Amino acid sequence: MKEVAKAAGVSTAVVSRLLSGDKTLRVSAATRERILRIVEALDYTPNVAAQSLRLARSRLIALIVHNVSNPVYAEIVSGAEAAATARDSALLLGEAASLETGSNRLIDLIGAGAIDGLVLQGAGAATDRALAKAVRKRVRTVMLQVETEADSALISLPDQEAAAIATDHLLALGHERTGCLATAPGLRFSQARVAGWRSEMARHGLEAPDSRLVWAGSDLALGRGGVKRLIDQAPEITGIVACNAVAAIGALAGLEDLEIDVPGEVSVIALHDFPLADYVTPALTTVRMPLAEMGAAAVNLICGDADLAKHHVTIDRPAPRIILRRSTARASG
Amino acid sequence: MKEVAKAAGVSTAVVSRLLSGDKTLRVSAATRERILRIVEALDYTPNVAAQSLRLARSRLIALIVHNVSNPVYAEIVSGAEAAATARDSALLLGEAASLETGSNRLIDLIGAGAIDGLVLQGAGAATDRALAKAVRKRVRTVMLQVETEADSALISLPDQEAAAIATDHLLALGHERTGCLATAPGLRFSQARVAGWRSEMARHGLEAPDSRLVWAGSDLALGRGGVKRLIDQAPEITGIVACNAVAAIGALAGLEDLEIDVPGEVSVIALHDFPLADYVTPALTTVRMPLAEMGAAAVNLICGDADLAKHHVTIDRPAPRIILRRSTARASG
DNA sequence: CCGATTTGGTAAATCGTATTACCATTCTTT
DNA sequence: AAAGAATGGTAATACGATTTACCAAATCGG
Repeated sequence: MKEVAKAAGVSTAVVSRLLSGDKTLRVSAATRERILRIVEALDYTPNVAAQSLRLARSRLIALIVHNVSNPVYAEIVSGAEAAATARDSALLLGEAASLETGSNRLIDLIGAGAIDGLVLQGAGAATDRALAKAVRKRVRTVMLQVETEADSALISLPDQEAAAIATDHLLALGHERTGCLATAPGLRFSQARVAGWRSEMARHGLEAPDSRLVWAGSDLALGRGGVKRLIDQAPEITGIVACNAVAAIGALAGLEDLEIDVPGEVSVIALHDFPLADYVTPALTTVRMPLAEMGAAAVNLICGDADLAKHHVTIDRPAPRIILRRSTARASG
Repeated sequence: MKEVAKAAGVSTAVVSRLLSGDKTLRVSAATRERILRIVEALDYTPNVAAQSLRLARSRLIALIVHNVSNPVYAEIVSGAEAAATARDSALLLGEAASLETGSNRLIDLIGAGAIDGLVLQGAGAATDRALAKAVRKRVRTVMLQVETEADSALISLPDQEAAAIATDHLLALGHERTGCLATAPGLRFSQARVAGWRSEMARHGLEAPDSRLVWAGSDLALGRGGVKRLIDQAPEITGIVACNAVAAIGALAGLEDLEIDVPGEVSVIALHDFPLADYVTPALTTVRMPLAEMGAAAVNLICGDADLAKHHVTIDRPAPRIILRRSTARASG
């Protein structure tokens, strides 16, 4: 910047104020043009580190997800990235597995307060570490789907509603004995989905006993194993609400292992949707939830100036809706 | 840091040199302990922006991928993230779609030389923009799979070898008339895979005419459409080498649309592997390539001090290997 | 006891930008 | 023509580290 100022015969203050669009700066059209031409000619770009130092702001947002290879989380990442870009910020990505132990740069950046905001998906050691650091430096933090004691915001999805919609779909097809393949126990969203299933069953005067509920998780293997336990516990069921679509695909495989036909003998409907759900066999009927929008909302919340403490929003636009495919069918009985 | 220095009764120079592990610093054990205790007590963390400014180094690496939701690219991201973390750097993630137009922070960071390195996957407007900025500021750049005129490194996969392995597998099963469902034309890796198919056919004295080749792409829809063109052009084929596993899954759907049984009438083997490939029907036989390792290698190359200009490496460990599933079977004829 | 060496530090100059608080002129106005 | 306002800027400081060059006091060898 010094060089630009010298070449233009002005002080660096003018250059800085001009480039940062200072409204109070009065400058003749001639010098303005001259400076801009020289900036162009010298190919000057402001030093980002100096700016961050001076402004105490980095326009960097960190997102820690459990696992990018899970299409559900990938969609969150995608939404967050798009929003960050739209907000003129860049996105730092971390995966839980690599951040759990040892010293590493991303956790350090959080601990140094060097980022403008932090978005945490999922619960675990990595998330806890990040959160602890963030709290100390008062980094604006948004939790996705799982709450915490810290003064961070919480963004959730209409979990209960979506589970109810899924359950209702099975009921409408005539399945009266439904089971629930839940995600990991103890998490808010997990409970909410189970509650959606239970309450919708209750609303129709049907029972939803614990024997028809299995806690599994959000990946293929857990879904595959979980569905076997579910069938074992409750062989009478003809419909399954799977609380996570990736697990549901595992469940389809598990049912095939058991030689149970889907949707002939058992219908399966899952929460969340992603492109490949249309390409498994049978194509998975799902209830789509606004995952990308959730990622985007988190970033927007950070970039906005709302007080994040105990701030809780639910992303209900677009509303959860059924993507009808082949894994659900009318009950045969 | 000033506060720490004052509290310890020393100058900031000692604190800085102590914390950064300066070997030439001579301090008494007493002051060393005292300073460290005070750092702890005051919960001091060095200001990252100031360090970056002074050291002209940010320990930030940017990775731009076409699309995180594609499991093939997700695995690259995952590998890169792990390597960055291991190298004590953080990973900035960008998706092509959001970076193509308009001003945005990530491209600006590159243009300001504010990152230590840049990894580009795929070709397109976003990649071109990033590359142009990187060249001007001499940012260490690594291209994945597609080369460029710039002085950046290129990392590739054993594409030709993998395609040959896939082809060989079909030949071993007795398929003499094979087709190739290629990815986008004009890209190095795309050509290499086709070359692998062609040369392996030739090596067995079989023909591989252009009619049995279709250029598609790397997503579900392009695979689905592409396979239909392929069958249309060459209805005689009984085996398909799909150059991308995501496209291959689209192709399975396309074949089902055509009511062609896999593997009964046509066998399909694809390049690249990911968990869901085991869960489609029929489960997709693939040739696994070291995608995560490629992402990691890119980061390691950046963090190392090799001269990147015209540096070309192929990731051949672990070697491509067949993951045998159900989409390939012995030829019936 | 004197000069040399070691010990244990320090002072000060960057790094590149943003911003506050001030001017000199020149132009109006009466 | 003198006072007041507008024009077009400038000087200086702070942001928070790193690093080079230097130095006083203590120790040591002879």
